[in-house]
Amino acid sequence: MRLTMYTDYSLRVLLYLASRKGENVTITEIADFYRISRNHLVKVVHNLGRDGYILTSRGRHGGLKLARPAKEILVGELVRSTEPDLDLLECFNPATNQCVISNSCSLKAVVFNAQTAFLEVLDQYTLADMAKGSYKTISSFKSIPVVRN
Amino acid sequence: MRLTMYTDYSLRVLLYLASRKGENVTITEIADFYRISRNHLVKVVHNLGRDGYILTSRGRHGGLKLARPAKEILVGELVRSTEPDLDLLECFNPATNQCVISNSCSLKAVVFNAQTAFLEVLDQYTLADMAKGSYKTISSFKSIPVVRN
DNA sequence: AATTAAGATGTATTCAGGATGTATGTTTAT
DNA sequence: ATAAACATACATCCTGAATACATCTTAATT
Repeated sequence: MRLTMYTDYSLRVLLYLASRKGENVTITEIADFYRISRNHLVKVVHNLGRDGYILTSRGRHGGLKLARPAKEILVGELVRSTEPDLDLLECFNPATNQCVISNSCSLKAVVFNAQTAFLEVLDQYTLADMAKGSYKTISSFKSIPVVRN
Repeated sequence: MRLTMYTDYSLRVLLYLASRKGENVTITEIADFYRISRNHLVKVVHNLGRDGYILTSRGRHGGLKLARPAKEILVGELVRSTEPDLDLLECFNPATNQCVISNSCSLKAVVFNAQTAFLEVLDQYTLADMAKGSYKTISSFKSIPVVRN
């Protein structure tokens, strides 16, 4: 269970842009800063542009900037749009599911609930939150409800 | 972001055993039932035995059975023990982390909180729950707290 | 004792997908 | 024109999951 480097880099690009509000920043600058592959970042940036997170401009003095205010971008939203495969179990995808008991299996719903909880925690933080503060690690979510039929 | 087939199969084996309380069941029977690779299941079963979830017996009339009551086995506990890599982000593993900002980066804590929420939801269901009932999918966990410093 | 049915274990192979690189476009300020 | 930037399409490498195969050990049956 991992997020791809793609998602990781996407978040880092947005974090970097958030910390340099409004300024045009080049891919090279970001790649140098994080010491990661520029070639990889090129694609990350391309997709961030396509998905409306950043504005890109070509040519001299071109670069990237956030397309929306950092406080309006939710971490969960970004993860949902960049992570290529959120099918935690085979049975999540009806097109490829082979499990013979998936119709009557309650595991699917349980894992799906867990995934929902995961994303909803991420939805409670904005890019602006990330860019400024640090957060405590909380060890317990006792208030998460278990819903039985 | 996926769980491995390993974890998926592990859960299915335990579910199957739970539904046949006490009986000795062979790997072949389970593989045939789910129509999955027997060879793969062999290793899954081996690890489940090593980790104390099942009792295995060799020889004629050998097979598997649950080592503990189904109602004492938490789904989250199993996922934690079978999923080989729970490092959602590169920076989760200090040994391999390369991210230059991980010291001051709050993203790590946020994603970790989300993962904790994920596992804690799974911890609220036992194998016995799975084996009998079906559960509703819940779409909102508004009560998950955001903890700020 | 021999046989057979089961799991135990180690090794090998296949394959998909993530991570990365290369090359060539296209745009725009100077 | 030229240089500096992103756009885009392929190509390649590599890890690890998924699976197969072969051989061993154990234990019940005959």
